[in-house]
Amino acid sequence: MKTNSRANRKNKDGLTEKQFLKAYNPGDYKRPSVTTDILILGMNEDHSGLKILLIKRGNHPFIDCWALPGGFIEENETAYRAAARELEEETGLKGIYLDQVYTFTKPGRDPRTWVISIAYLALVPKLDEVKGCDDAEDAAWFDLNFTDTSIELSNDEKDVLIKYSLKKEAFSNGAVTYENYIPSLKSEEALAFDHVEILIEAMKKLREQILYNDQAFCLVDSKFTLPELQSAYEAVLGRPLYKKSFRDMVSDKITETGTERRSVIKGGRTSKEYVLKKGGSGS
Amino acid sequence: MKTNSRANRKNKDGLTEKQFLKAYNPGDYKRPSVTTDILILGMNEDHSGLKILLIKRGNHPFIDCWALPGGFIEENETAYRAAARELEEETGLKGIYLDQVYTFTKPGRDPRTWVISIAYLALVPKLDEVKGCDDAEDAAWFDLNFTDTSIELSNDEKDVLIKYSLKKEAFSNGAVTYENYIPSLKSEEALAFDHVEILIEAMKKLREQILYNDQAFCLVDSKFTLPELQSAYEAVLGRPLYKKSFRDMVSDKITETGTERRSVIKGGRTSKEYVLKKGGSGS
DNA sequence: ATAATAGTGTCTATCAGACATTATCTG
DNA sequence: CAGATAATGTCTGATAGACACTATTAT
Repeated sequence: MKTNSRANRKNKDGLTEKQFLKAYNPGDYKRPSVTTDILILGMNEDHSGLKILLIKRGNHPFIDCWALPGGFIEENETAYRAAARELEEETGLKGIYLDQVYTFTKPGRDPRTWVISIAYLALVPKLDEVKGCDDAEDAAWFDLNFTDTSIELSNDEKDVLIKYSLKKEAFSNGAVTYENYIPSLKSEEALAFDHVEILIEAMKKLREQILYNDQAFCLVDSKFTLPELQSAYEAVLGRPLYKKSFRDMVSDKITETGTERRSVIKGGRTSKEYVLKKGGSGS
Repeated sequence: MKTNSRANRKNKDGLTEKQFLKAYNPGDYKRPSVTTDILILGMNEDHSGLKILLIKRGNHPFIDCWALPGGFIEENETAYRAAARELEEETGLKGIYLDQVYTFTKPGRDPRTWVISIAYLALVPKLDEVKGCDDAEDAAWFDLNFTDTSIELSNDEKDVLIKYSLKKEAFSNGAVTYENYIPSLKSEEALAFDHVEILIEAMKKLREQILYNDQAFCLVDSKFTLPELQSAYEAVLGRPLYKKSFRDMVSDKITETGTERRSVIKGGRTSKEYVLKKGGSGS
């Protein structure tokens, strides 16, 4: 129906759209709280693996448990904005890769009340110091080890180890069957709420996408060496890549800066430095 | 922290978790309504393209506009359940492919009140008659034409044409740049709310996944011929596939039933019939 | 027979996997 | 020099794109 003719169109109660909206009563539908939870990932200091930012909860429920940072969505912002705001509060960083992963709605996932959570994934190029936030007692980067059979989150300084074993389970959706990871806790400490499941979904999605969507570039500095970039791919995928194939794959996405520098502390040849080619990463 | 020791752990107000939860007050945070919107796609009668199920709105806002079916999520169900329930109400079908696509949160996307929507994609193997639902004045299958430059939704019987032109726009997220489709309305009639954007996101995601996740099998009957399956791939991708390459690609996922039958009405050789190989579609 | 559709054969370009070799740096 | 790391060369096998050809059916 034409947009302009809709202005005078009356519904079965004889109301125009304007009148309807003025009289609209949100009604008694129960509404959930909606939060964002953010996976903030970065490479560790020596480019050997991933780190994830966790906060320690200072109140019930899951008091003293480590959890993904997150917060409520406010009425006049998008979920993306809410996630970006939380990300900046936690790390001070703006303009970072931030992407919606999945929305978690299982009843009872928060013992307080009905809460659904929109999960986001953020990728940061370096690990800055983190300051504990309002509701958090503490905040820290954890080493993340995600394999086909287990997830380990550890922080040696704080002597914390959180470990889940993973079992693959076939799962059928119409004619299609997927493999899902089913976690079971293997350590004294655990992640709060359903945050393991969020972590699993986010890692699965990132692994599926990284070879095509170039998110690895978000895990290194804007000027990077190929050994650095390769370890970003390898850390996400959890498997080694052949150097030559890797370099062939990225060769048309990068430009040399002209300078050379050291990728590692120990000996060996220096690496050429590159930047991402302008407009070269679009799929 | 150990799970059992947490039972006695008191927060800064001196409350255990049990006491805290009992006294918990959801507070004055404003909460959004949460709905699911579902893209229900199927192949048209002669396997030449996709159809999408739309309902005609019987009340404000967007009265008389065509819209995606959907409904509110209730407190003790997952969003998936809510979507499956709506799908069954609308089509009578159960056990259909149904997958979460994206969650839409833009303020003002519903003029009534704060509403966020979790979008789902459903793929049905055949088009049954649809019965208009409670809040809907009408329901019908529309031909869907989604190209790089436009979206057309049409129903000849009802003489409805909804058309948007698409412009590709680069969009930068951290170090990564994507291409997004920006729709602009080109017809008298329009889709309700932000449902064009939902349609665009769902089609983008389906196109990215179909070659790896085998969703095309959900668009054909459990017994299918290769011409039928190929047209399902082609309808989704919006481009022709080479017959031989296509057949090589799917050859290890299917088993012959032994029978042969006609894929089309008009002349030509009969096609062999296949079924999806058991456990053969897992990625 | 002819047109239309189903199904197969084969060549090429590309690319990931795999491994070897050369180049450069530190000590 | 040795040991370590960076960078490149080359072979193989799998696969998508491209096109040609054979097989079967309706009219």
